[in-house]
Amino acid sequence: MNAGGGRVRIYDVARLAEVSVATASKALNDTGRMTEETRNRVKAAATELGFRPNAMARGLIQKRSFTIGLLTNDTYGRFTLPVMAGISAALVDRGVSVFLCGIEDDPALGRVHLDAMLDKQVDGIIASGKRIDRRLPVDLSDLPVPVVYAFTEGQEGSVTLVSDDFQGSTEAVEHLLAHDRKRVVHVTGPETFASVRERASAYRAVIGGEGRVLYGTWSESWGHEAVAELWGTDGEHPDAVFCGNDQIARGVVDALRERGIKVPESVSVVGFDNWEIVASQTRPPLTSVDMNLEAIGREAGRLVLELAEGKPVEPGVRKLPCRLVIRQSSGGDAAVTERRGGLATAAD
Amino acid sequence: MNAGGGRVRIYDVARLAEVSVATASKALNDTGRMTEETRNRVKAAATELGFRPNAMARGLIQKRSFTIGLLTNDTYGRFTLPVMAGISAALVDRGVSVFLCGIEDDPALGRVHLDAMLDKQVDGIIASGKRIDRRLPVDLSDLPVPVVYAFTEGQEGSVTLVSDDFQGSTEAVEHLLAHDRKRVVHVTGPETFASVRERASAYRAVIGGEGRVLYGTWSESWGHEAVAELWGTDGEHPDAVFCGNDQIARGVVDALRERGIKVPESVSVVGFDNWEIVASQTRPPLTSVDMNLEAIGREAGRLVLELAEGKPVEPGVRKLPCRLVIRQSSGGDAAVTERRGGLATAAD
DNA sequence: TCTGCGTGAGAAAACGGTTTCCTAAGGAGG
DNA sequence: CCTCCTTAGGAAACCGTTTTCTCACGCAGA
Repeated sequence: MNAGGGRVRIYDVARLAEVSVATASKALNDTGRMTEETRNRVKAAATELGFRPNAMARGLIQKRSFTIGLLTNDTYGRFTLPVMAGISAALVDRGVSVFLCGIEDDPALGRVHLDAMLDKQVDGIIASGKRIDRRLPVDLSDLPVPVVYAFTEGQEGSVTLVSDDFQGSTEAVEHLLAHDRKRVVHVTGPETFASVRERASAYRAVIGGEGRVLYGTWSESWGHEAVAELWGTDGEHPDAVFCGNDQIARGVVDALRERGIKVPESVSVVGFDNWEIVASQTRPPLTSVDMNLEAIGREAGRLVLELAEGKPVEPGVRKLPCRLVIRQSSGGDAAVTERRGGLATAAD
Repeated sequence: MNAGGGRVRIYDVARLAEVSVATASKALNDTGRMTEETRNRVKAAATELGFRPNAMARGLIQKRSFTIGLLTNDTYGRFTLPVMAGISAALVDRGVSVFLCGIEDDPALGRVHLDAMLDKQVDGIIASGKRIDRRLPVDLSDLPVPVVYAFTEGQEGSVTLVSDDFQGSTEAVEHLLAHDRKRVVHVTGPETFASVRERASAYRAVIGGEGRVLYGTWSESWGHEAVAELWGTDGEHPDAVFCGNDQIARGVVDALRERGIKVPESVSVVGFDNWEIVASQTRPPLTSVDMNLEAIGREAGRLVLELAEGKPVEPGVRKLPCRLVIRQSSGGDAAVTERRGGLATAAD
């Protein structure tokens, strides 16, 4: 199949099929005019030789590299990786590969990476980050290639994809209410985060003004503290906690267990992010809101390619729905009976 | 600086500097012969126009793309991301960008990604994975470009980079002994993993045959179970636990706390992987062995580039040293060694 | 028979650089 | 004054495709 020696060029294919290079090119790309017979003969020759066109030569003239860049400041990759997976999945069968560039929060580094990618004639750029209401430390306006923002804030009039945290939070709280929880509180991150405000406002909207929101940090220890604050006083205690992320939720669950309060029997807990590694290792495993980051990635990939191909794309913010993943911490319908003493989690 | 309109070509630079394209090229690449004055004039013109050479055109003739591919089956990215960061760091100032390709364990997907990259004339490929003793599901022998294996097993006679788990484990156990621990046990993952066997053998070597090794899964719950097993009987209990990874360590620490056993006062615990998110959120924060994955990545990047440039590289397995990160769970001199990590920002 | 037209296929010009010659000018030596 | 050599700089080939343009041919209509 594959010719052993030097790379096979279209010239070799043409010679084997006894046509000109021009005809060979047209045959392989299903363009131009020729007999079906000729076309097939060329294609057969190409397969026989294992011909694969040199993307640089092709790109040089077509002004396309079949390459896009993903720029992110989420070094840890917690959000970027699922996005990346989605992008990749959406583009790989179109022959597009993805450059991943982790620029901490360093404008100079960002510039270097950006320039390197532009030199390579990327067809488009997707900007992503670890926080929806922050910009990357590098100016992406006025680029000669299209830009799509995924899970991070873009310029005015840009194409931006984010998760619908309001809808996700609504589903989470409604899920709690549907399980007869009457006193749901919300323990979340710093109010400076837009997502915190949005999640809290959804919570309030569903609860109907009666709620209680505790702002803190995104850490497990804040979950512990919040429990201490909520259960430290006499009187009526919450019967459900909707948490701003899974780490807080884990802290809450652990703190409750330490107080001898059963989850989910006495208190239901729901997290946010559906960060597998936290959600599934918590005891009991966390019900959590999944932001469908992979779907955001897929959509971003699709859109940036449309733009690259000159198709019109309506600018603006697109919100993609979240999905509530029900595990045991909410007392949901998923395997309610706590018979699995030490749940066997998938090994690495 | 940057000309607004169409891309600046070397032709434009040549015209502005009043030289030929050939001279311009030579001036900018510091090759060829010409007056210093001419060279500087060309360079000035290039800067003035904001000229950046088209990497495809250049690559076409030089047969280099200044691009390398990272192929991995570690979808979650726990190991791949640090490696990626290292590669990127080592290569970015040489103008090289990195394609990241996550191929689950799907040979077909691997092939597709690999072909896409080869079409793009990558200068080299780095293979990585989530497990050191497993191969990627795609054949990388006989490729027209050099391959370096980082944190995954390569063909016979390949260039491979791994962490020195033996040394890392040795340091960990010695650290425990140095803190007057007399009864150190080792709770680790499945014996089928090469890294498990290596870590265990280092443990045994340091302890001197007296040890006890408990194999299980890589999960927190296994940490709990192991504690139940170790402390379930009467008699002498361990005063230190060296764990095969941070998740197990976290399980152990949590289980000990639930039994009212103080860490690190009564029992010291050391983990492995130094997975920030687990190690630093554990109470108390985990002392853990860091595999220096970023260094592995840097070295892999450096080596694959050397190979791409035709320089000779000795094949074989290179082991890079691990580094013990001391936090509080081992009763070490905490705070001192703790490097300022991205922990605080690991939030949303 | 002559004109016109559709059709298959090839020649050659791109694309934007790099690299290999080649040339013209100037200086040194005889 | 003539030859030879050195040197700065340019013309053109080249990388491997795609794309445009041209051409020859055969057939239909007049």
